[in-house]
Amino acid sequence: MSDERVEAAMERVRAGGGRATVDRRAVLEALVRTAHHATAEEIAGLVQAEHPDCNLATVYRALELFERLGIVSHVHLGHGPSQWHLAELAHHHLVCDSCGAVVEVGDDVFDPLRQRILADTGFVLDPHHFSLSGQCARCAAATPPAAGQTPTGS
Amino acid sequence: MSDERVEAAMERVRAGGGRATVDRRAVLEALVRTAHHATAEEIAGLVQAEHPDCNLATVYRALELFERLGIVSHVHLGHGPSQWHLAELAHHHLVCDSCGAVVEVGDDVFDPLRQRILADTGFVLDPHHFSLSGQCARCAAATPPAAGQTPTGS
DNA sequence: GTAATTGCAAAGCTTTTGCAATTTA
DNA sequence: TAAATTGCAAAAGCTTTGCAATTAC
Repeated sequence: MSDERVEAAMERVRAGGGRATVDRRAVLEALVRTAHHATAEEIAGLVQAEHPDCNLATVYRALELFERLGIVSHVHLGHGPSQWHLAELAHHHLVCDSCGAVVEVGDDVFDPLRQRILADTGFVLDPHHFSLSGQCARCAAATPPAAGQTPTGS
Repeated sequence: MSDERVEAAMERVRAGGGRATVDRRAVLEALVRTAHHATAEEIAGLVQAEHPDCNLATVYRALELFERLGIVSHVHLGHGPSQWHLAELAHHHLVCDSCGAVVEVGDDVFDPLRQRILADTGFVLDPHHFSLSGQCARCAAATPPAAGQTPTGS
């Protein structure tokens, strides 16, 4: 069940003066097992399967700590709760305004935009924190050229 | 104080079976005067300067209606409340993770990304709904190459 | 032993909603 | 007048926080 990444992370927690607790380890293990993004509530559910009395507040506190240490990150995919994932698993999300579908794209797709924005404004883009909106191929095909759909994920 | 855009919008409200009320007109006028984005609470403040008993819930309901009609839109700039603006004033926001500064960029900056994503995935990008994160020129210069700042707007 | 962490319950903040009273067309 | 809109107050959804009890080191 354990993982060298979990051990390394706990080591970083200790190095920062924190303690390697059962709950913290379990939160990280849940994220490793998931291998994708999950909400705090989903993570709590996974953790509670093995540690029934781990509290949701504890999960939030653990995630906040791990984020400070650069071990996990959160993203906003739409209007719901934040999604959490291991920092090393960062990627970009395209969320369809019409059906809510999530398309994942690699980091390199952003290179031209990154360079253009850096040149124009000096801003160093690292746009993992929010998703990009639009319409997925399916919905774009279904919707005539005009605007005025019934957004789902907006 | 009034504006032809406001009249046109009220006409669209009526055309949709809705009523052109004092409050709705005032919400739109506030947005026209602001000429930028504002939170629902800020808009309510502006409206209440002239109509002291216009309720915040009414502002939310008016904004929701206008958004359905394509007259206004909202954006998420960070973790705070949504920002509302006239749809015609859409632009993109780069929000600095370190200091919270907001840099605005035009739509055309996205063209290469848009084309690339369309070609790769068929997804039609219209990324106005969320801001892009990163570091502004100032903070990027201040921060050595490494990671691990003290995020403000994340 | 002592400082860090946790559980619980309560509160915070933004947004939505039910319903009776009011207003628009 | 009839249907739409509003104010108010309450609730919903996500996240944070205070504090006493517990746990890691």
